[in-house]
Amino acid sequence: MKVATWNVNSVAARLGRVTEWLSVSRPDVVLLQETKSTDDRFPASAFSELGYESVHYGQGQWNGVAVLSAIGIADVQRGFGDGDLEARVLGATCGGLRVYSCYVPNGRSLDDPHYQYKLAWLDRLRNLAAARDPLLPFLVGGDFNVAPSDFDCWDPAALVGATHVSAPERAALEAIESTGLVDLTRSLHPHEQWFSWWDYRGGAFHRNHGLRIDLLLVDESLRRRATASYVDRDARKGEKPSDHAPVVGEFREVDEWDPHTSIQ
DNA sequence: ATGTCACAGTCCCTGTGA
Repeated sequence: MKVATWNVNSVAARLGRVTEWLSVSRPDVVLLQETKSTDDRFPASAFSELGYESVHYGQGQWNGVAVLSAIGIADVQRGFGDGDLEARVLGATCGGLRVYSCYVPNGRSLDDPHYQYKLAWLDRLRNLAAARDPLLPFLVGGDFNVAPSDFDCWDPAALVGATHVSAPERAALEAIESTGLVDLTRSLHPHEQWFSWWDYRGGAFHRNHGLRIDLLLVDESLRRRATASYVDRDARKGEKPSDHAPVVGEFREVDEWDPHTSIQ
């Protein structure tokens, strides 16, 4: 089973790139962020032609998250259910896997009210993760807008005093992980400096001036089944790319004869 | 010290957010 997360920076502007990528990569489940679409305008038919059911939680100009699945969609949850003002989290059960597509607030700057909103939002996500059904394999993926460590930054010195790297943001991310989730890409590749986002400005991609801020957080059952995780850097190349690349995780199917992977 | 992109409104340029 292959699961991917991708901040597409407008699903309308990126539709050709997204359908092309789906056709070639054939993931089973895809979490999209920053669709910048309303539910009415979301191009569900283009995805269904490729064999994907989809669900979208959008608000139009900003934000917007979606789940695409070739293995079914059930039990959809739009938002935290506590009075969201912005469409940033969407949950669904796909083939026995509970997934959430997350677009964490940017924060803008450390002295901006949006930064406090970001920290509070991450705490709400922690509560959601802590309250999960322990019998369902669980994955939270998306654009976290937090680089977990300095190793996830092209130049930590250039980012001192900025968002995405501050101690409170990293602590908020660690609090989510402390519910029993692991950063899959880093877990499987402790020494690879892979980035998932590069600014459009300044030739950042060409110079590999990036950050790893797009994450797949998985529970212990999925960590045991994981066989691969990587950033599909090629998707950042070419015509009209998103400024983010997809992050992929691959998992063995549950083997009922393996006591480490069987569902109880 | 942004060599950028996308969106919507003020609508073929500008402000905003990233």
